[in-house]
Amino acid sequence: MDTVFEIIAEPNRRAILSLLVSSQQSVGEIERHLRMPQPTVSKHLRVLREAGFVESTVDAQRRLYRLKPESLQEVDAWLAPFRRFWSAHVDALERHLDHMEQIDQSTPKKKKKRRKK
Amino acid sequence: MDTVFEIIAEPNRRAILSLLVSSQQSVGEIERHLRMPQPTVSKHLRVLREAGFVESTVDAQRRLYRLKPESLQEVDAWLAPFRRFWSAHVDALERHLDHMEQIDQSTPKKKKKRRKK
DNA sequence: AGATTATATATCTTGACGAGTATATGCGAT
DNA sequence: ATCGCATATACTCGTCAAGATATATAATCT
Repeated sequence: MDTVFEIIAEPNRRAILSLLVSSQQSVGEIERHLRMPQPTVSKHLRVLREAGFVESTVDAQRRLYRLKPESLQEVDAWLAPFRRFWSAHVDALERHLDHMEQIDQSTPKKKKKRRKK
Repeated sequence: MDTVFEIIAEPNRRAILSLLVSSQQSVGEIERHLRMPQPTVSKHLRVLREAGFVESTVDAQRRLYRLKPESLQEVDAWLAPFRRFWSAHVDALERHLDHMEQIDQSTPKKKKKRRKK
């Protein structure tokens, strides 16, 4: 788990990050909003914190977590060359965007069926 | 492996994608450029192809692989809210850097007060 | 002090994924 | 048809990460 890409590969962590965009939240608030068990939240928060995605401050017994932009900017930077690439393919792109209006990470989308033995 | 984020979590796959930004490549060319065994290349290409990141055309015994922009655009779209966040918080971010409380175990940059046992 | 709330961590299990190796398939040339 | 090249797939194995459960730490309140 040593790259930012591995960090955001986990759906629960992406959900936490998305939740924190609006405002900082305590662990309990995250737990209730995302309906995941508290140890799960804490574990993911630890990963996010150690990877620099979030930071926390102490408020009595609570910990308030908030976003830190740097790490996600790393992802953004990696995307840059591809943005140049696909701006040359705008037409194909727009067709695709019409096709996937309501895709977000909370709705598990079915891709190819891979057969496991 | 059903989200684009899981696909690009793998370093070799990101390398393949980055290589394909410049131009399309055959499997053998990818194999030589990135110095990875051929089954590895083929396996990752399969994942990328099924996830819609690349497409291939047949050229005699070769397969030429090229980028398809749509899937990476999905990542780009997910980042959008965060871009708004960090452009809105540039100065607030600097304040936080001075404020740096008790964030441990990530990057020790300055002195921090420690109240652990 | 004990009780309650809030969060962190430890341990275990399970499943998935990537590496490596071997083998199969496909195509062109001789 | 056979050889050789290019690519795909099958299989085994090790590793690692996520979930669940239990417990620990810390702060607040009575």
